[in-house]
Amino acid sequence: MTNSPQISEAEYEVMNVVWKYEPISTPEVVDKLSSAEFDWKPNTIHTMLARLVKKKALHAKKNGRVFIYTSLVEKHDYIEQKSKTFLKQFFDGTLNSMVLNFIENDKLSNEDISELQKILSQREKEGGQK
Amino acid sequence: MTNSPQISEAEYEVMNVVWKYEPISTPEVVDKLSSAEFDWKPNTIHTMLARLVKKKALHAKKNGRVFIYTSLVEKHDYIEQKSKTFLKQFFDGTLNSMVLNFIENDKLSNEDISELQKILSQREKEGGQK
DNA sequence: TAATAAATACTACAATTGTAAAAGTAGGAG
DNA sequence: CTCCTACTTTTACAATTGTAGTATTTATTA
Repeated sequence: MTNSPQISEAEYEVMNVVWKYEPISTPEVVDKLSSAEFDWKPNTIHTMLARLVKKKALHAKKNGRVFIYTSLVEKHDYIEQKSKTFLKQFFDGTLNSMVLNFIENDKLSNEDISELQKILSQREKEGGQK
Repeated sequence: MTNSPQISEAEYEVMNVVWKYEPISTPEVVDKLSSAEFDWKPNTIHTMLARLVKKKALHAKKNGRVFIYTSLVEKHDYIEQKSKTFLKQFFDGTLNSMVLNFIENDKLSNEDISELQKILSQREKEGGQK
């Protein structure tokens, strides 16, 4: 029940870089994001890093003259929390409702469906319980 | 490809009332929301209705001295759009990734799983293609 | 050691959102 | 016909977000 802080959409992109490369310095983060599909000025990224630190989503430690960031929330936990919120808002809180909705609205191809069936039966063999 | 306007979380609750009871007047909306789990002042609801009209999520037509609202976006379309955005942000854009993630993290009970399997095989019989 | 370049820190600002108070208006009650 | 009440319209205001500019500090180089 790690209660993650709110992370905005743009901040989430920054988090993704940290999650992938941590520990990582400010210049490196700027670098990764600049070479990625984003088109943010370095200052914009600095602001987001600072906000994430303030929100305690990241930890910053000074090393020489640069900051080194490490994450304080796990990607996994964060996505889980977001998923829960999303499902609650739109699908009665259950993944099954969502799947059903997709099926009913023909949003899944036959391949998607057989893949899903494979995934499900796979897991059945292995066990694991919520 | 109805390109729905942005609707905030609180606004979405108002939309839900309209979707359910439309055509519906301001006082009725206030009434439904007050008797529901929400604790909003009438003025707050008025503000949200006005914003939804400005965003063109609702249409308002004056009838005597009250407004009667009807929706301009379909719930269905809206949820579809939100789902797409959500999946894109967190699960590579596919529902299958999401299901896989839930399975891997043991977020589904055995009942959930067999229900899902039922849903899938059901649809298989009926056909329908994306 | 002094200048420069790179980082950090501080400030800004409009849009959206949640939350509502205050002011204006018109229809129904008396 | 006038007043009150219920609606509508206008205004407010802080927090968050996207987006950055400006100012300050500091390590490195000349």
